[in-house]
Amino acid sequence: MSDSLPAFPEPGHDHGACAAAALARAEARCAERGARLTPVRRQVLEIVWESHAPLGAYDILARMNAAARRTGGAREKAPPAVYRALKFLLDHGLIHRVESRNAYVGCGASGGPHAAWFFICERCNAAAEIDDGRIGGALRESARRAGFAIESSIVELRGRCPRCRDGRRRA
Amino acid sequence: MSDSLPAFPEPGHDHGACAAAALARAEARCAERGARLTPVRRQVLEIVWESHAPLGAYDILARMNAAARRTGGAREKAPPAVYRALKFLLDHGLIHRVESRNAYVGCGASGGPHAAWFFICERCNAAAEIDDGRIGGALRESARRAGFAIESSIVELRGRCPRCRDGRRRA
DNA sequence: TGCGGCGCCGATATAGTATATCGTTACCGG
DNA sequence: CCGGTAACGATATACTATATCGGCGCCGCA
Repeated sequence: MSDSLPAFPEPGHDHGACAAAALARAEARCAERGARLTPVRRQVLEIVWESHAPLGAYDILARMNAAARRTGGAREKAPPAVYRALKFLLDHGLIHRVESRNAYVGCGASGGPHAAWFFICERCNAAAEIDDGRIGGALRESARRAGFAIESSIVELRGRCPRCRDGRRRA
Repeated sequence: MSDSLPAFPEPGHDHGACAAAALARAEARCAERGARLTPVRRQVLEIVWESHAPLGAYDILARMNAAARRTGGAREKAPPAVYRALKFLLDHGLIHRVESRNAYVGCGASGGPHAAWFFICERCNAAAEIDDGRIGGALRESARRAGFAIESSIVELRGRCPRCRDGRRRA
């Protein structure tokens, strides 16, 4: 699972390829599961993958509708269309919800649904999944000692990503 | 700091005393800091401490207004009054915000503002602060390896507290 | 071929969370 | 008494999320 979770994108990051790979993973997973990646769902996923920064539901909606206006053909969408698509993508582990921002970001892993732990940069807004077994170990051990049965876990660490630390304060 | 973070309340928990102690800590801390625990702020803090379950801003507002109607005298409050009081209490480390619920809960610690890590029971809704240095260590180590500079951290573990695990499913 | 069921979608309305803004009041130090 | 600051009241609005209803198309099956 650590193949596709390289913390923050490197300087030479080819985001087009990154997003295309994510779409391909999504298609494969939907095929496996007999789930339908309909045009609306696919478009929401593409918009989420336009960057590594979590996007709010209404930002996604605005981009869908901007695209619809540009192409002329399609009618504008209403909020429930976006929320339905987000629920589908969440249920199938294709995106994660960032609780501290009420926002959504693409899932970089190729496995099934999994815990969503993030570093979130306060300057460039990028979110990177954390792939570190020790955190899970520490959480489980802490829960064991407290007698608590974990069903799901949220870990969101905010601060500065490697590139934004270097670029001095408030570049 | 572990004196007042006993995970979940014990069966014999005297919540009146628990809440009274929290109010006393709040008064002491405000006195130290030259901050004013005005009637609105104090009332919001009391409502938050009515239980160990995080409460939404509009729940707090409804309870304030219900109390105002009962006593007849006071006029009803508007949302900003509650949000201002919550901001004051957050700034002084007297409450925490539970991001995954858009809700607020009393801070059980006597020290200053600190990281807010929680166990949250899905059945009884109680939230308990986690006091475990190893989690902090694991988070710091993970950030160090990723080159990420943590400014604040959110950890929210959802599941079943010790009492709700025993009581069988859906008691 | 016709009928049902189901999943997906469009559309309207509404609920829930949070903040902007502005005017007023209370209090304290000078 | 004056002037500044902090707290507060009130209205409006932005942002996030869900409820509900109805229609449409696809697929399996009699």
